[in-house]
Amino acid sequence: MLDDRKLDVLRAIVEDYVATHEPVGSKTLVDRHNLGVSPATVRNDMAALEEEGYITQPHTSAGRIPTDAGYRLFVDKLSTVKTLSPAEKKAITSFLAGAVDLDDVVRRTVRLLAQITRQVAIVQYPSLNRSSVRHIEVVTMTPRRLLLVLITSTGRVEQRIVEQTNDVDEQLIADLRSRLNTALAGQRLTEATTSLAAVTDLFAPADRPLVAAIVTTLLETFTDEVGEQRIAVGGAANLTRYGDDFERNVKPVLEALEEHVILLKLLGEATNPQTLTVRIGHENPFEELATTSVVATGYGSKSEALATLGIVGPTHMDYPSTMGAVRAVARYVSQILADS
Amino acid sequence: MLDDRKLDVLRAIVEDYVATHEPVGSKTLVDRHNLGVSPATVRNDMAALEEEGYITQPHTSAGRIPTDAGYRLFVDKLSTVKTLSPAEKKAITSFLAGAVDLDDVVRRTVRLLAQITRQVAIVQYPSLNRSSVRHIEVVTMTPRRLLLVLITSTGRVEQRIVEQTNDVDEQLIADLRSRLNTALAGQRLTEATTSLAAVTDLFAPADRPLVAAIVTTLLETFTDEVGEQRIAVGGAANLTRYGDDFERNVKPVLEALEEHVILLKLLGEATNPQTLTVRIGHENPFEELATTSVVATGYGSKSEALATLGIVGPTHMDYPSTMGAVRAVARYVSQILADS
DNA sequence: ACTGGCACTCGGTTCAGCTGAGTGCCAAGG
DNA sequence: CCTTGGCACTCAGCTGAACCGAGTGCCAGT
Repeated sequence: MLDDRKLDVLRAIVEDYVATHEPVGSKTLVDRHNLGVSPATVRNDMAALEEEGYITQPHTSAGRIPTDAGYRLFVDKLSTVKTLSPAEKKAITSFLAGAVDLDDVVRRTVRLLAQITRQVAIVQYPSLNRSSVRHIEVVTMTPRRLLLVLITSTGRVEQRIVEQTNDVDEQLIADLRSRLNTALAGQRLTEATTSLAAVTDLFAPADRPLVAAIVTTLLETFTDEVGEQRIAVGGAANLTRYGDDFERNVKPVLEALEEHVILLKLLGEATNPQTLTVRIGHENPFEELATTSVVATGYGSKSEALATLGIVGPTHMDYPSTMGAVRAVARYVSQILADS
Repeated sequence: MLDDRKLDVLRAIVEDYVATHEPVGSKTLVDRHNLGVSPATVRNDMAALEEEGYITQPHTSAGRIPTDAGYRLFVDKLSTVKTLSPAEKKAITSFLAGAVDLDDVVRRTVRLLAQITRQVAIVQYPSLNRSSVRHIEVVTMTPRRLLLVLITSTGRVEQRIVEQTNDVDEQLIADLRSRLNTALAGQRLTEATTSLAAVTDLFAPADRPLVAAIVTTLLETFTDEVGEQRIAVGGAANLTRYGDDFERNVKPVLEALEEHVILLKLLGEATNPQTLTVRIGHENPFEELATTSVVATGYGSKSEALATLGIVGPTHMDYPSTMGAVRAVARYVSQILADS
């Protein structure tokens, strides 16, 4: 049904439309890309492509624009992910290498991604449930107030306050600290919950209330956070660089950016950094975001993703470049995280 | 020059314009507010007000809109900060009370402020330079990698990695940990830098390289962060609820929200929670933000502000309500922080 | 199978004319 | 002296007609 030339035409339409954001007609198409055929022929091909649902006319006397299905075909079959220039790669690594802690890595990544793709960037913090306990610290702030600090293998640091009604014994705390670390260090947070339960039993009954309070708080920290995923967003100003219909649809996007739960759904399941997920227009689960696409991928180790990062932009974005940038950033972040 | 009635007229104009976002004319004004005089009289007053620069006409045959000076006068003399309803107050405290750590307090505050004011909310993290050292923890992650954790009196936790070329001695670390805490606990970060320098001398020359590395990193943490202030932003979607000229000027605002340095300048110096800073239109230091106003105030203890929070919105915002909300949120956050 | 030609469609633009909200000014009245 | 009703004037925005031109579909010819 669709011979090679028709696909060439589709590719040309997508590329043109992405560049100009204006419906493209048969004449301009042959002018701009050298297709070696006449406008009339292109028109016939266009009619066929429209028949198949890959392109559409906004109104009778206008050119064609790609449909979501058109973009889909383009992404799947008609384009190759663009690789970054060595200069860009170098810029990425050196920018990321300057990060001073995990928070900083994430902040820099968001910024970087937004800048390179000129879209809205979203980076999920490395999830706790895939990471393991590196260290647990119990600090007495005042005689009745303790601070728990949990440091994970990904460098994430969680803190919790525990209040007590009686003064706590410093020796007991030291004891607890060492036992907690012995019992939990190196364990996955998901597994650690079971080991944690056993710790209470090691202590004298008189000390158990305090120990139990701490254990409970730790338990909450381990599990609670799994649901309440943290996310960083950046580059919202990029939504305004289209003199476009899209610009009028900025509201739902901005609203989505405020709702981290929605963003998590948009990003979807983390995949390994080799695999790029692209959701085009209404392929994403939200009605209001029918004119936006998402390009996402996992990051973390080569084999297993810790979390997801990606960008959100108009359906008429430059997929090859954007996909290249997302993939590259994901790889370099993975690398940085592996090193530290 | 400006008798009471003229001021009443100005007040009416501001209130009307804020409500409708349309230039207000003499007739509609007497209809809507019962001023007890005829449109003709109001016209004379308007002419006077325009003469004085408080209002202006977008074009000859249109009504008047307030100038920045008009809003200024309104805020300073013609309005009283609106207090929140008991229900709202209760909602604020209960929402903030659910916070689990400092990060969470800040996140919740931003969200809250954005929701109540329906504007873009900005909250600066409690600044390090006004807070003091509560605890310093040195953790060995691997034999050659140390993690420094600094806990401040405001509950903020900073982490830094220190790499060593040789394996470090666990005993030395313990020693260092206790000395650091003895020397620094309770001190302001700004003062702590001097005490910190003295710590190195307590150690044997052989140990000094390691100690110096840690001290240097701590020093950086103390001072570096003073410049690189952290900020949380929320409610950007509220920028889109004006069917307005303002909506077309969203770009510079979104851009400003990305640049934390700019936001810090916008918020300005922290004041105590009693004092509200209002910057109207071009009163703020950025040319591109001439159609936006900022309402900000400090928060922290009663007497001394730790940091600033506030909102950014169109010059034609509802100042009395907004100011009330900002002040209330600042007070309750201060309270929560004081308790924890 | 491709191409040139041709009639047709229709969104966007331009222009004139109209409308009406709003103004400034003036003269009359309290 | 302040207020008010009246009146002429201004001008942004709307409306409708005319026009333009990019783009289409179809058909006959090569």
